[in-house]
Amino acid sequence: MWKKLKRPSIRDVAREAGVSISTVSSVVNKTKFVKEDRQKRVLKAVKKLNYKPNIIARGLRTRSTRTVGVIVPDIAQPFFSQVIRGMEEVARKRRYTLILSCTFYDVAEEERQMNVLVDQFIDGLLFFCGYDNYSHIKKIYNQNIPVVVIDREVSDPKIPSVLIDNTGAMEQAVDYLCSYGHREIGYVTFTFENQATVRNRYAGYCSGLKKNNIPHNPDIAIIDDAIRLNELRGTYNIIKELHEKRKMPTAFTAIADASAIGLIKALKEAGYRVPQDVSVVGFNNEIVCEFSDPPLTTVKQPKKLMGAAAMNLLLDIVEGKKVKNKNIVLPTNIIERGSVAAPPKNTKQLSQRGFGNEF
Amino acid sequence: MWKKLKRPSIRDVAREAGVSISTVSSVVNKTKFVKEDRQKRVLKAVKKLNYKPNIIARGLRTRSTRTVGVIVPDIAQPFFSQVIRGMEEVARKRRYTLILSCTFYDVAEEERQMNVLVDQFIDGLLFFCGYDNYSHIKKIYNQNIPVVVIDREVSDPKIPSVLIDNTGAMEQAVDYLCSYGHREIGYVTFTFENQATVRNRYAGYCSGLKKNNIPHNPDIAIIDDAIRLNELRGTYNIIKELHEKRKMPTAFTAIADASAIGLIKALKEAGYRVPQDVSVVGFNNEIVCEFSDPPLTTVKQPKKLMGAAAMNLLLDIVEGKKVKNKNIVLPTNIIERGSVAAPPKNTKQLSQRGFGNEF
DNA sequence: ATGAAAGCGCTAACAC
DNA sequence: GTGTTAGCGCTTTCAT
Repeated sequence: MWKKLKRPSIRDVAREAGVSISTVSSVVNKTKFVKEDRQKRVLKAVKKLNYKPNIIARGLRTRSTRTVGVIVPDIAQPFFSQVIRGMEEVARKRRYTLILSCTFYDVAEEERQMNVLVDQFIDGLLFFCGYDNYSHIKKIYNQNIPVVVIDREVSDPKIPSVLIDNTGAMEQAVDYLCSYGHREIGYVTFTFENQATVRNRYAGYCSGLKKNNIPHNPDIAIIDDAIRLNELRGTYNIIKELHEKRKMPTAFTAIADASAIGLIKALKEAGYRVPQDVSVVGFNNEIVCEFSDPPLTTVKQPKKLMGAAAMNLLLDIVEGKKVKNKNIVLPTNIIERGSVAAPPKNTKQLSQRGFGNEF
Repeated sequence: MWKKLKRPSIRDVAREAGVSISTVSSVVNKTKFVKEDRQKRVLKAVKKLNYKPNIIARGLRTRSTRTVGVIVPDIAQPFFSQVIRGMEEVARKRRYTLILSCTFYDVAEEERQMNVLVDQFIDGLLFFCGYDNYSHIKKIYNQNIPVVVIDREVSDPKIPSVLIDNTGAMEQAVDYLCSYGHREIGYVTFTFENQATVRNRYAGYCSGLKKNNIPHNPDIAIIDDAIRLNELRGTYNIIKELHEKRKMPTAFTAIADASAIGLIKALKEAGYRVPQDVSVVGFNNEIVCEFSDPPLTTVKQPKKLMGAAAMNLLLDIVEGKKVKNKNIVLPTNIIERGSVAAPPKNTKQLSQRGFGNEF
């Protein structure tokens, strides 16, 4: 086992400065008034010995580590990492350290990680849940450990949360498409038994249609896990079927940007032009939107802001501040790029466009 | 200030089991042999009280927190988050916790963060450096704190590192293009006064040419920060100039995938077809490669493996294991997608293709 | 094999 | 104002 070099302790500083350790503590933590000259002596000793208080020891006394845990399904997904960036900035500003744990969408792992963090370190916990299972969160909430849930609607409003109005946001997307004159609007999503976010976006699609007096057409509301897996082949088959049935809508909304881009690819392969023949809008405003061809018009979630808001909320709770609103809902908006246009004049003609290229 | 509920301590367990605290400690840590029956009593008490040893207190004694710090320029960049994922898995397997710090490419911040981590918590440090400045790393290396540097070539081979052979990898890319018959191979990169990685890739481009007996042509080796900023406009202007000078090569290699995709966009806007008129190969194999049109052929870095290797190396050092090789170089390979083809037959004709579309 | 006790470095209550 | 001292919960001698 490797050994750390011994670092100067508060005792060493006290000896060097010729004062007591509590005086040193008072100076270092600015917690009591200490006379000018002794203060200076302490500071000089601190500098000379390069003294840094040992956080571990301090934590043992104060029962606070100034550390918060973040549990996230997958750090490598741009959406999450952007949100985390927002958290990071706030944490630093407020002088907290951040511990990250990935669960890779495994609920058991979620609970295990949570316990590791809670049992040992953290002052508070920030939680991205993979799925709609909150029993473990309730458990630690009841243990009186500060928790904030992000991007998921928890049934219990006692549990602090930060999210967007997924339903409203998707409604927004449908509205946007309608404003271009679209009346045949499809939707692609993966299945959603246990993810409220995904479910609510679908609900938003439906209510958006209703709001615009468009009947819901199940043929073009596609719920398929080929979308989740971002399987081009699968997406292509879906498009092909729609084409053959002559059911191709003039526009699509999608559960996420990656799905939308997969859809565009399939559409292009099938001989449709985007947006001239079919418009597409994504969801999330991830970086890939810029790289797609055409660039993807999408619904933006304020990712950094979400992270920042969640962290501020959590730290306010940790520090015992009064919080007025513990269930924050953040606004979304449409980012216009190049994947939406008015529907083509002659829809008949559209549906006869060739299925030219092989996939 | 919010207060944690008091958790059972080793004393509570000892009392409950009717043994001494050192017996409890021995049982919990399996560090000494304890008689069957007393062992059972302890275990029962542990379960009954739901006792978890307090890591902070333990750390105070043992001077080890089983925590390692990771310093990274930007967690939201896919390259980094993928590598981190590899680290994460190994850390978990070896029962360490991971603390992440972002520096946003700020060298001062790099040093500050490092100090925060070192002074207070960690058993070891994993370092992605933004730039070629290693003075701070040497400093903590000399303090005998385990450090591993990732993805950067440190001049001092004493400092453990994990990286790829950037020079060789870019040479590989040039070779690959040559195997298709290309002889006019351009390169796009941003400037590289202080990033060895970037510099070495350029060196690889040059040596790749030399190896294939192709003279270096400065007109098509483009070093411009429009590339770094991923400014489409700037990239487009570069392409335009090349076009007007009739100097368009038949292929390009790029410092990174994003740059390559920007290049493709500019090329397409300028009326060139990729890969029929111009081939492009990227670097990194990021997810965007799949989303670009055409999908981007690129040089793959083994990202997860890098993370895993670095973490294993670090923990071996932390735990005082013998390590045979403290400077690990990982292999790269070409991922073939759709952005490379043989050069067009008639280069003259190519250079006369119209500059049709406005940007 | 077990337990008593020292002490890791710090904060905070209390005495001066 | 300043110093003394009692722990925080744990590991680790050192007796027994």
